[in-house]
Amino acid sequence: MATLADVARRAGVSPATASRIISGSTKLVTDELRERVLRAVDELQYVPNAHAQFLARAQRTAVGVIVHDVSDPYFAEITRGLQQVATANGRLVIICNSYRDPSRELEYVELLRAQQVAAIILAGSGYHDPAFTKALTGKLAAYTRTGGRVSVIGRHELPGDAVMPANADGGHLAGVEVFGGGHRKVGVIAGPKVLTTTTDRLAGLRRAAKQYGRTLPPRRIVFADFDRDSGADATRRLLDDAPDLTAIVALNDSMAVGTLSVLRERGIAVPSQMSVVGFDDMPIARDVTPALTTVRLPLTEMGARAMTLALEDRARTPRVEPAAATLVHRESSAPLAT
Amino acid sequence: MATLADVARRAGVSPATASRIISGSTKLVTDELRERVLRAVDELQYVPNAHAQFLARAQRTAVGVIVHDVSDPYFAEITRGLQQVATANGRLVIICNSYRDPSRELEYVELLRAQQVAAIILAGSGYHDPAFTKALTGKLAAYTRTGGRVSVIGRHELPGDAVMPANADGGHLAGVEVFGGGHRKVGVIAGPKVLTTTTDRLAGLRRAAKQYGRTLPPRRIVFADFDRDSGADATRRLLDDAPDLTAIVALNDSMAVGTLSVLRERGIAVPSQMSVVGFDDMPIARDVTPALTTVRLPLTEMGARAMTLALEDRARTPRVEPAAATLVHRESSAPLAT
DNA sequence: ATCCTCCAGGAAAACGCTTTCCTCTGGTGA
DNA sequence: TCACCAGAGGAAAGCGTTTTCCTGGAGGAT
Repeated sequence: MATLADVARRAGVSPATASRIISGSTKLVTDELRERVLRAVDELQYVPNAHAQFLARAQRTAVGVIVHDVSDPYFAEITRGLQQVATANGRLVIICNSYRDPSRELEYVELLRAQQVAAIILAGSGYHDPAFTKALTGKLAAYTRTGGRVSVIGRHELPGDAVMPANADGGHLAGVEVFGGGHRKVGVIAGPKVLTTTTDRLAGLRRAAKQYGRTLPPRRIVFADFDRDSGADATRRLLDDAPDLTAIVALNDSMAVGTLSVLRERGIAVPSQMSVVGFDDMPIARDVTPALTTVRLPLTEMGARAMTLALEDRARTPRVEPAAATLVHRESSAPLAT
Repeated sequence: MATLADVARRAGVSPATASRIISGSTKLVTDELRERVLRAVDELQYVPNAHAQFLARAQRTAVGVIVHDVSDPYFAEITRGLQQVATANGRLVIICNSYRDPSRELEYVELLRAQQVAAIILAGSGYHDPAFTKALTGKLAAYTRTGGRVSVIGRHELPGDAVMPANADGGHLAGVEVFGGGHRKVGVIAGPKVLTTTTDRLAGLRRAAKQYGRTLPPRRIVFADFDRDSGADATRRLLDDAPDLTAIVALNDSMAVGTLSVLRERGIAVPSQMSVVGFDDMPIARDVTPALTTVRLPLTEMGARAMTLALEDRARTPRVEPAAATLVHRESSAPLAT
């Protein structure tokens, strides 16, 4: 690998001059030397060592992002928003997938600190796990203390600037759609119990039930892993235990898709025999049949706002920006036929 | 930010000793010093500067991957395979999205070289663009010359080790499905003309047509961007120009989904009035209605094999590993009713 | 002709770590 | 008692850049 010294030698100049020409310093250099150096760069196919550059400059320009899984459309959308703002500000983004493993999340905070990123953004659900939360908060505090910026998306357990999706309100909207439509026996396909996203959405759903004089008994709630196949399994269990349901709310769209596939396989018509409501409004929602009624979150915008918060100067007090949920009515849900 | 020197000072040892304890050298150190250093690390919340470590060690452990867009399921699957093998070998993976912009691809090769990665993997379609191909080949050659490893997925324009999806064979399989089913008027939703993936798949399709004594006239081929919405637009144009079609082959599943949505919107029944065949077998394929008949590529495995090639020692001659295509028959296609 | 100013270019320190090589101590064997 | 050896710990030399500070020469002003 050619180094700056090689280039300088070949061009017959000092490394200092070569560096100035290559990385565009403000210092003036004669055209003749400039040309000699650029020729040497070209001939040697020289590319500066990024790590050495990093060490020598005192900059701190990259931004780290920790998500559960980028290939999940939910996070893909958020990431798109994050990237847009980052790129507009000339920042490089390092993306880390925790695959919903808290310990891996802890490791990635260390890794990003080691990479000297200017900011760390955590996206995705929080965990009901005081020990872990404490450990994570500690690591983030240490980072913040040395000038690092932190912002989070949808994780109210953590301190710092935050963008908060209205998960409870969204749950309420889904609840209004089914209970308001006259459904009494409503099943729920929930996400993992330890995630705050699950409990928040569930809370909103419960509020709607109460408002319509209904309840959400435990036997009509099954917990799955927020993905299609576990959603399908959960749906089978739910239908076996409570065959008299007339509506199912899945707490994300992936699981709702699994629900639809099970209903199709059992010959249960949607929405005439069973209403189905999802959550997130992922792109697939409009392509399944029947198209999915779902609660929409402005994912891309949430990502953009979280990045903006992270790049702005630190405010005196942590800022919290809400992100509203809206119901997108499609064909998978209908009022209860009387 | 605390440095190694800070830790050493606080523990009352030399930086050398601190380094040995922290990064687990083989050299022996007394328990007492070890404990003092670890305590200091904890108190200062010290994390080693990764760039400095990189510079000091002569290692070369990270691997770079350039894809069109990770949030596209096609690349998400490939990336999963790449990651599996990389993680199993203790390698960090840096992922770069070119968003199908050749110049960005060039930039990323430089970036990855600057990051001193041990290998660069390019995944996705090649371009019919001699000038660009030459530039890219040149950059990769410079990298290879300094000990870098390169492997590609589905890019026969580039030299080096490669995993080659059977795009032409896959196109042929799709063709056999429709022409072999008796269809005569077959429309094609193709990808961008400049991509070799498009031309390869199209070539296979043509071969099948010829084999069954049919042709694929230009007016029955429309070009789109390999995404759902452009696929839908293309389908509308195709149907308007050639209303007598009985089958449509889309050269990837995203576009096939767009095709299905247009057919639904126009009240054309699938497969009784129109057969639809996709390509790639993305997860959505089984969740649309009717479930999509499609050509399957072993994406995850392709990723895993490309990473394996990249991590193995360089062979004397470039190795090319084929990846076979198979037809997955579902409900969106049927023989022509006579 | 002399002095000063200005500026292009180079020497060298610094960034934060790893690792080689060296020193010094304490223990062992004759 | 002396010589030797082993092993723990430290000094210092890098790794490849950037950047500060300095040098020397050209040109202008007096």
